Amino acid sequence: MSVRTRFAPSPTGMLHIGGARTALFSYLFARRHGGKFLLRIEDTDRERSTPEAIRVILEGLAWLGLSWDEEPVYQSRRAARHLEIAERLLAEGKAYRCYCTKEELEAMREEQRRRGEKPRYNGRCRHREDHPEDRPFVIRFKAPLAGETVVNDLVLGRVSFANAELDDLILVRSDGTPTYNLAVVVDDHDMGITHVIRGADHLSNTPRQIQIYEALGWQVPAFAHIPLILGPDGAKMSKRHGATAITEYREQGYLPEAIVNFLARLGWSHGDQETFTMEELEQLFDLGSVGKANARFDPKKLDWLAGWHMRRADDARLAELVKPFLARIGVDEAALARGPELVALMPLLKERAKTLVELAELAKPFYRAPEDYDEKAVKKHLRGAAWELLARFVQEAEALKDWNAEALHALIRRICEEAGAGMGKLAQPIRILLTGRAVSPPIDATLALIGREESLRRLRAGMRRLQS
RNA sequence: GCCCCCAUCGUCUAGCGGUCUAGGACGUCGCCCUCUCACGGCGAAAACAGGGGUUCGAGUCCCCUUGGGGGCGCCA
Repeated sequence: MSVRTRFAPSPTGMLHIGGARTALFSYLFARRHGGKFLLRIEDTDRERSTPEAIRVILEGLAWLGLSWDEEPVYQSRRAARHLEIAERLLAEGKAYRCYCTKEELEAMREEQRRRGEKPRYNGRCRHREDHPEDRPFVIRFKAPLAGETVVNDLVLGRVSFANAELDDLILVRSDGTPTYNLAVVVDDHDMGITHVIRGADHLSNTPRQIQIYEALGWQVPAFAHIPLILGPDGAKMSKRHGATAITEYREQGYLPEAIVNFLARLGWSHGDQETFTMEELEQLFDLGSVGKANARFDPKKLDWLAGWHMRRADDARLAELVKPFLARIGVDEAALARGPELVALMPLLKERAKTLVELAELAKPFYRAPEDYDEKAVKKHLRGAAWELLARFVQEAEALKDWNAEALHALIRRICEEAGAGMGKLAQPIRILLTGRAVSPPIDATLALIGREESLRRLRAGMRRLQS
């Protein structure tokens, strides 16, 4: 039987970093085995589900490159089928009507907690014979009372639960709507899901779901519960830890392949290999190499991976991707048209950037003259002999035959040698006047790309402004 | 409180009884390269949570303790 996995987010918020990884693992497992990766939107929480959240989740998955097969299934549209199954269970005596009120249940739980027990339904209505017509009821699953239910987890191994620990869970609410545990089982079955890959926070639901499968006589899928992602401090990921939504990383200019690589290595490993492309992951991923322990989110490692993928990214693609980020900082299409080809800058800049935001910052000086100058840099480099060297440079550069990196490099070197100074004595002043900062690609390349006219104009303007 | 899961450098991890004087990567700290920043190269510090077993032999198997995490809804 061919593999079918699914990602089943509830659209009550954003696509969380943890959800993204669950989706990634499900996707990779399906691809690796030549199977299908499906989507199911669990939008049965009538109040909290929003179309906006659905859009954001689908967009996030697409951005990461997690393409799904077949049309997404909307759980809310399948209520009739869920209810049909509940009725079947009822008819077969595997479920029953429970007339207990929420207040009664709360009191029951309170009492159990007080006695140090695990709060759970005590089965009061289990053997009830009467069916009061006028009272609201829920449908409960008649769970086995003795024995144990075993989960043979692909990541965790054998996990067993005493059936006595599991109570009769609600399948259908008093308002007639199906609950999660019923819906997942029915949907996973109907969708032909062979492998349920989800966060370890679902582990305790699993024995109950297995019991439902068994009551229905359905094939139980394989389960794989993957460890959770914790914040850098070991606590549950929250806004306090910075970005938790996948969209925030896109906003910050991270390349999707960097996020994918990072997420994949959080919990999964392949020997000593750290860097992976999506193609490699689709070849190599397996559940057996997924660790059991929770992992902490390490932003430093993400940044390193981001730089690694940036350096290897295609120049033309980067040039396109960086445009919106340039626009944000005042470099529009018109400005781009006046400067060098964006794509020509990429080999120089991508070496120095981890994100598209940084890439845009680095590109900006090639299209706009500095508005101000880094104060510390000015104090450090623009003093004493710098002005004389600059003056000589401007003078000679004006007459330079070929305005290219090689010629400029030779000129700067000559001037410095003649003055008995290191190249930095001239390169840094030029850099600051050209870009406003002490950091840029090699000075000869920077000058060459900015061009003779604009370079000289900036140098003169800077000298006028700062040489007091 | 009860149930379940987990436990190797600060972090992600390799390790699937002997090849471990515990390997890699990020980060950190040196040094080199160098016109700046990066990249790159070299090197260093840094871990098997604790205690019992099993075994000729335990990071690797079992138990306990401790610590972390998850769950205990008419949420998903």
